[in-house]
Amino acid sequence: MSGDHLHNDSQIEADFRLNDSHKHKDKHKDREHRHKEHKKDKDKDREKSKHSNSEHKDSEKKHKEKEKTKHKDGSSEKHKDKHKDRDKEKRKEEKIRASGDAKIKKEKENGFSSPPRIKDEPEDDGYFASPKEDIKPLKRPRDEDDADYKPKKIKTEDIKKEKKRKPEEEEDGKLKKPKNKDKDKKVPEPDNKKKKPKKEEEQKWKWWEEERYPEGIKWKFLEHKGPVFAPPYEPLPESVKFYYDGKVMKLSPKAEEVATFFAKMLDHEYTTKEIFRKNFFKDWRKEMTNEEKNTITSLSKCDFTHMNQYFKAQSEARKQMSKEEKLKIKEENEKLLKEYGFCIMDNHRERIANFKIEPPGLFLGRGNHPKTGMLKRRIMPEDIIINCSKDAKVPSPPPGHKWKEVRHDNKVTWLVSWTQNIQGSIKYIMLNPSSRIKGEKDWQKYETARRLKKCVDKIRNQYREDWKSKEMKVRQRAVALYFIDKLALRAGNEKEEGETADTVGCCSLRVEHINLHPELDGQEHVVEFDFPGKDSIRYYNKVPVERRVFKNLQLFMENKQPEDDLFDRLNTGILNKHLQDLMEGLTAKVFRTYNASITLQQQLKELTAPDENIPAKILSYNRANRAVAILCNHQRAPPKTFEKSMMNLQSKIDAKKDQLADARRNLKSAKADAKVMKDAKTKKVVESKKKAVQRLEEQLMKLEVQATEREENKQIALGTSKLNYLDPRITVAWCKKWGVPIEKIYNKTQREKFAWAMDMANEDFEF
DNA sequence: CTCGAGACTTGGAATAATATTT
DNA sequence: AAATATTATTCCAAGTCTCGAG
Repeated sequence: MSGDHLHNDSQIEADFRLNDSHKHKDKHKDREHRHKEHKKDKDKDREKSKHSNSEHKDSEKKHKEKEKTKHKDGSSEKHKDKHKDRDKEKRKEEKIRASGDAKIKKEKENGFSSPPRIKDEPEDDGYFASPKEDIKPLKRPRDEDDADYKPKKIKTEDIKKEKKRKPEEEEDGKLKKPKNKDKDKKVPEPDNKKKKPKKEEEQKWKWWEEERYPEGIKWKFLEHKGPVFAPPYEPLPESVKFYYDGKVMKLSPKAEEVATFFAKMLDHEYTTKEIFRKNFFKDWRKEMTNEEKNTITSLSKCDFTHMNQYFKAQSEARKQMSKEEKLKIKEENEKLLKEYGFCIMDNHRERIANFKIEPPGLFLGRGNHPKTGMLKRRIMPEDIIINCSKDAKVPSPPPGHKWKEVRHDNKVTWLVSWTQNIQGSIKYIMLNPSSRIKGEKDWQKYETARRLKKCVDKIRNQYREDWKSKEMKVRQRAVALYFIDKLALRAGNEKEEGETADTVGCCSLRVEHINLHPELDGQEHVVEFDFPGKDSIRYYNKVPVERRVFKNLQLFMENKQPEDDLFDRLNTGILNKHLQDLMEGLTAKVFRTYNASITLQQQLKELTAPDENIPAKILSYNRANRAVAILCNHQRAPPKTFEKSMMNLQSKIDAKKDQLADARRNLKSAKADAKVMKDAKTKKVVESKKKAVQRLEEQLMKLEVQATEREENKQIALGTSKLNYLDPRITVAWCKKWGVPIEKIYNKTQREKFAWAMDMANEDFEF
């Protein structure tokens, strides 16, 4: 396959990514409910009228009905259910709508439509070595000889002295120089800094300049205070009543506690859902006394409204608290944080992400989850596994209790774990993203993505070849990989049926999730995707694909039922194994990271106008960010107050415009005066009027930018990509290059998380 | 292989804190 | 100073991927 070909292709991709997919979301509003019908009734036109937002609910119901009937004829019981489920996803899908075409056009004008070129960089100048990844054993552990150091000391000074990783050393992992770099002993200093490492120093710790541990070892010393448990249940005051079948009923403490979970959410949509109610009621009954069980037999006869009002009043009261009271609470929280919110890991005091144990409550599964509404029981010390180093002080369990287990496993990063009762999954307490242990991993993730950049062309050629393979498995693998690469789809592990909502990713796509259009809207070989992805967020997209892909899809779909797997010979294990062979450390999700980051870099290059001012630059950045969010399908529900706040902003803009007009008039008359008078004083007046006009212009422009931005962001969530997919060094480099203060892009938390990137990237960093 | 347990990343919503307006 | 709007932080569900046993 020629390079040419490749290039063309990537143009197509780009178009699609940056415009089309977005467009879809909008169009999709008109169509979203239709797709299921397609199958029934394929050419049932597409000119169906638009649903306005408010109509949505209704149409949703209708569709649910249709769905049911549709499945009566044909699919199995099991699937009928599934489909129903999927239909309910529409709640989520409603998110995807509106926000008109204006947005798109704008983006186009701004160059969104131009293709992200897949450049074949000779080499990325890698400023820094990738963290471990490519070279496990070569790197020397932090110090073999300090294995026995006394843990408690907190190193400060000497840490800083450690030599930087040198650039040369970086690029090529394999050749990396052997161990022995640290002459400076890492042996802890005497006790000096023991208990309280100086804040500033601690914050400045540059772990990225230190050696990493060998593969597998996560730390040598770990000490912490254990978790903070949820406060015990406080029974309701006597005055708060629960009614059953119209009559007051006093609940036993246990039953009452569970009842309050439900009562608190009365306004929430959850409590109207069938499964939620069913699951809740079943679990609630388990907590009841026998008498209660006998009496309370129907949830619909339960009246929680009084309880609900009580809680509302409580939260109202909390808001109304005096300053002192609020301050007191704040101080208490800080104290708790100080005591439990940090651990000591290898000489450094590090922030813990979630030191509080999840309180009991109702399980709020997303999409339509078969277990939603079930009771998440209270976690007790006896459920808790503590992990710390052997030589650390083991945290003490609350009086009268003991831990389930204390272990000393330095192959893992967690401090505390317990098993959650809903799906039996394990929950963990781990460190904050600003910690070394998370940061290193994050850095490594981006380095893997950068390595992919170097061989992505090869891989693309490879999968193109594989489309022609004689082996079905290979073809499926190649087509799936094409989707993952081109559309940034998730891998799509298989899930246990009945345990979770029915959602899919690439490998788990079913025939019913795509529609093939030999020709659509003037384009050839269009694949229409429509499926519930992670968190039951709808993925809807129409993509022109290469002919061979199209033919392959037709082949894969032959003789299959809608509910059959599209890639029946493939799963994520097979795919990832193959990827591993193509490049060490390569897995499906690396493509998402890679495509996200490379898109940001390209978009920034295209959208940033050198002579624009800072707000305009920031707008460009956000647009680039948004392109990525669209690619990754990161959507959000439009904020509840969206319309209102938009109007407010508009009126501000109008007001500003008036002001500006006034100022301009003033300026004009001042100028006129100056012409006549010609004295210094009037000239001065002119100057000051000019300034005023300028200032107002700037303010106006700022507001307008804000408005544009908000509109464009209506249902797009930027956070996830910013936090998890975009190599922060790209952003840092961009900020440095254009003199945009990093604070404009990253807030405090983000700056902490990306401290490594801020320190190491300069303006010519290339992803 | 396949399967399940385990560990860790990714995800949007809820909630709290802060800024801005009235 | 209260009310409201906006932003930051917390929360915890839901993914990905690895590993070890059969």
